[in-house]
Amino acid sequence: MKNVYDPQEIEARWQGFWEEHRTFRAPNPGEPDFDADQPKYYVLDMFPYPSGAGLHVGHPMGYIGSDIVTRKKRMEGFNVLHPMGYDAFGLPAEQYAIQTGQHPAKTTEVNVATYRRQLKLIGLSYDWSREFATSTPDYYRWTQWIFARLYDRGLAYQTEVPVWWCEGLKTVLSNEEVIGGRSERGDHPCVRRPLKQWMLKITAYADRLLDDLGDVDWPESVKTMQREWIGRSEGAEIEFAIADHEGETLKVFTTRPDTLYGATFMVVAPEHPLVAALVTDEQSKEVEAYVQGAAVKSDLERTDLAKDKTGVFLGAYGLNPMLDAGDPEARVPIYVADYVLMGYGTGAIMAVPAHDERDFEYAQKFGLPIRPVVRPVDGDASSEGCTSNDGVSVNSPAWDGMPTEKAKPRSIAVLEKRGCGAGKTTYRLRDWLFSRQRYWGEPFPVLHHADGSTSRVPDEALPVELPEMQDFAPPEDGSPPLSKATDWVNTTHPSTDEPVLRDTDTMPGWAGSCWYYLRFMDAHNDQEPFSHDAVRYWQNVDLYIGGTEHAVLHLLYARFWHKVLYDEGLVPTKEPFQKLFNQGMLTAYAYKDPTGRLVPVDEVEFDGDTAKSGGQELEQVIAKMSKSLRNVVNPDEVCKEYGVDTFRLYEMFMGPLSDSKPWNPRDVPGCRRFLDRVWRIFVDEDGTDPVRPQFAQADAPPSALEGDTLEVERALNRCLKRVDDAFKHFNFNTAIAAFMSFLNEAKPREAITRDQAERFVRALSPFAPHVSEELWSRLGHDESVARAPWPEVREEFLVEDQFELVVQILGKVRGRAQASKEASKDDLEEIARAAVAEKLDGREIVKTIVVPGRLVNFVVK
RNA sequence: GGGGAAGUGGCGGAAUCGGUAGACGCAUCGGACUUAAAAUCCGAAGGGCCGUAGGCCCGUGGGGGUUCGAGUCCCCCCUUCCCUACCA
Repeated sequence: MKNVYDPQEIEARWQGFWEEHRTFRAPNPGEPDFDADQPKYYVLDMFPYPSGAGLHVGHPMGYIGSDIVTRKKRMEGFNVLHPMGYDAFGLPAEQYAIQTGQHPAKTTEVNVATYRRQLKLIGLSYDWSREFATSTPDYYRWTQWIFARLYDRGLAYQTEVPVWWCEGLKTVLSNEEVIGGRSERGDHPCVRRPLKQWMLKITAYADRLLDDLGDVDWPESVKTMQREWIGRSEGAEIEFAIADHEGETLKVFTTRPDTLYGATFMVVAPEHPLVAALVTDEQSKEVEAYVQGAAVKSDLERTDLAKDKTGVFLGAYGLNPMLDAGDPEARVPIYVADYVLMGYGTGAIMAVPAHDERDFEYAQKFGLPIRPVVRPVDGDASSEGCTSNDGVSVNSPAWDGMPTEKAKPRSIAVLEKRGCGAGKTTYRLRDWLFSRQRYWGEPFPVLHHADGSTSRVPDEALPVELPEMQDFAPPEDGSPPLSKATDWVNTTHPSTDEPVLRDTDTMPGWAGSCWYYLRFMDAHNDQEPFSHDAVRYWQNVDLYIGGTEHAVLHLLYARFWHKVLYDEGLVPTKEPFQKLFNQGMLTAYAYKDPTGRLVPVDEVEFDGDTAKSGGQELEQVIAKMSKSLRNVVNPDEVCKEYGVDTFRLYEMFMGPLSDSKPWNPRDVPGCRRFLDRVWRIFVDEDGTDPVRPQFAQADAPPSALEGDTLEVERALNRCLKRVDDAFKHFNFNTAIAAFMSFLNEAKPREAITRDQAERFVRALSPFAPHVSEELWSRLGHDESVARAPWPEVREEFLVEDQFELVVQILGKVRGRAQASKEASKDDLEEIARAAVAEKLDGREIVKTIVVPGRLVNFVVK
């Protein structure tokens, strides 16, 4: 038997073993080896988009963390579902395909193979039998099927909407994919255009998406982001009549109906339908130019930091419904300005410059009157400046003297009575723009009839497969690539044989990830998306691990679909992801020369601790891994040089899973040294026995432990306790530190018994599974350590009878003494006094604080 | 502008409750082994001061406060990172 620690050999062999024995397969209800008494636990990683670059060391951080949890849960007797797949539809594959002429199905396949190889290399204990990619017809058939459910419920509709059109990508993008007027992917400029698009009515679920956040165990920061994204705000809609336009009214939304008397002008968005009707001849030229400008050129400026308010007077006047039409104060000018957005509320506002910062700015710039109608609780209304704080209403006859929280409902009641307004809740959340004019996505299972009506493809005719196309580049006119597949587009209705046209849009990249966690429960079902039995057993995801970048979009979309499926009676739970954990970002070191230039890592020379380049000393800073800095680390190389187990340990040893932290290549060997030491404790590298003789025989029962072996037992239990604790907060760095400490403490090595060694290996196995399997097997076990029981902490060995008593004078440590855990407060004080006797000499003790088991503090004069 | 997270040695980080700051690891230095080196093993080490044993002072971004005692709690400020951006 080869006795030198050889990670390459051990790791390849055990990965082969796991594959051969299907060690990590999770049986489903109905399968022969399914045990209904075993509790379930579902640990899910946010599955990757398989890019051409493969994994870098940042990606597997969360995967390793979840794998450790998974492996421990398995050892604790849970039936653990831990699958992996690929989010394989999307823009980058298609862009790459267009550039290289390769079909995206082909490049996706190649990329998936790379990801699979790398994921397997890391020894992640997925149930690979459940693996799938969202771009295969077997999967997207059911994505289309779920879309059909949304369609049937009226939650999917087509409408002409002004959408972000990206000329560079030749597609529409959702609001979320456009940042500052440029595409998130590729950074191309975008413009707004009216186009017919598929929308999903996520707004119908706004309240439930908001309220049910109370039921999930998620980081507060993510919940907050979702709440703000949904952005529920309560207020009122108020109708303003328009002077000289009989019958025409302008409806506004406000959260401060109590400030209605302070409205001194109104503003409508440039896209507001009434702009054309209200503008006077005199103003028409200027208004037209402004509206044009807002639509075309100002995409950047409108969202830009340039908060300088612009706008144009329409020439028309609104009439404040609370004032007599003849009152000159009732007549308020109406402006068109781009700080009001068509997509929110009614696209029109009443402007109350005394109590709204934005209106105040506008009023200042255009010299409009400012009329305060709220005074601070303890002061007078100031005629200058602006405050949006609550206070007490003034100059508001119908609710004068009322505090803001009372004035709001009161004003709504008054408006309702007069028939010119009503309470109203609006949301920042918009309906979800769900179509893309692209090739590489799920086709919509929808047929267009000659009379302009639509129907959906019957369920039994799914999937609607993507047609094979050679040229899938978007046509110049902006029509979808699928429109070029004329044989595919022109078809007949499966039931009626009527000639119909297929819908030529495809679904956005988010679609496939909306329900993949459900498909994993029953990944190869060809009758339904997932069986009732499977989802009844697996329920939902117990632990979902991924990065914060999905805090809003993916998690909100998936929750939305889940709730629709809940309403369909297809899932038993209201929420898909019970506990969410965000791993931190992996950064890297970068080096700055004295001029502040970042120096690529391969140009840096290390002289001990100081980094240099061309004789200049460099400053070490933390930066993202990037190609340009050449500081991207590939897991393949790390695994090759040090071994997979070392790689896994280092990824976890860097710090808490939730923290962002820098990869330091110089720290990696420390983890390898630890594994070398573990190996040598078990195995005599110069010998030929599988393990050292002391581990080859059975031990005395733990109750008979004494001497050094007893000390080892204590150290082991301290270690196991700290390892258990690490799972509470996912700070596995402390677990690994505990293993290292145990090694430092367990001396002499000969005192370690076989039983202790076995428990150590079992505890180590989720972290360093390959070397643990090898040692476990060398200890004489035929079965994988993956199913061995998790070692329990034996509390009786955590109890220490002695401790080091700290003696303080005025809160500063002035001495130490050994004391018994049993000692009374008086005893401890006595011991402490003796320990610092000469320092207390001549000083008067005013007070003594005794903390049993810890310290004594003398307060002296 | 708004929201969130964080700031501890040369570096990554540790410190359930307010109770020995710096565990564990890296880098560094010293010793053992070796012809030598590597590897390994043992040991030192926050900073400053007092010739030493030992002791004293300072020290968790800065400044105040509460407390016998603060990395931890409260107030003010600074810095970094992430998210968000006229949502009426």
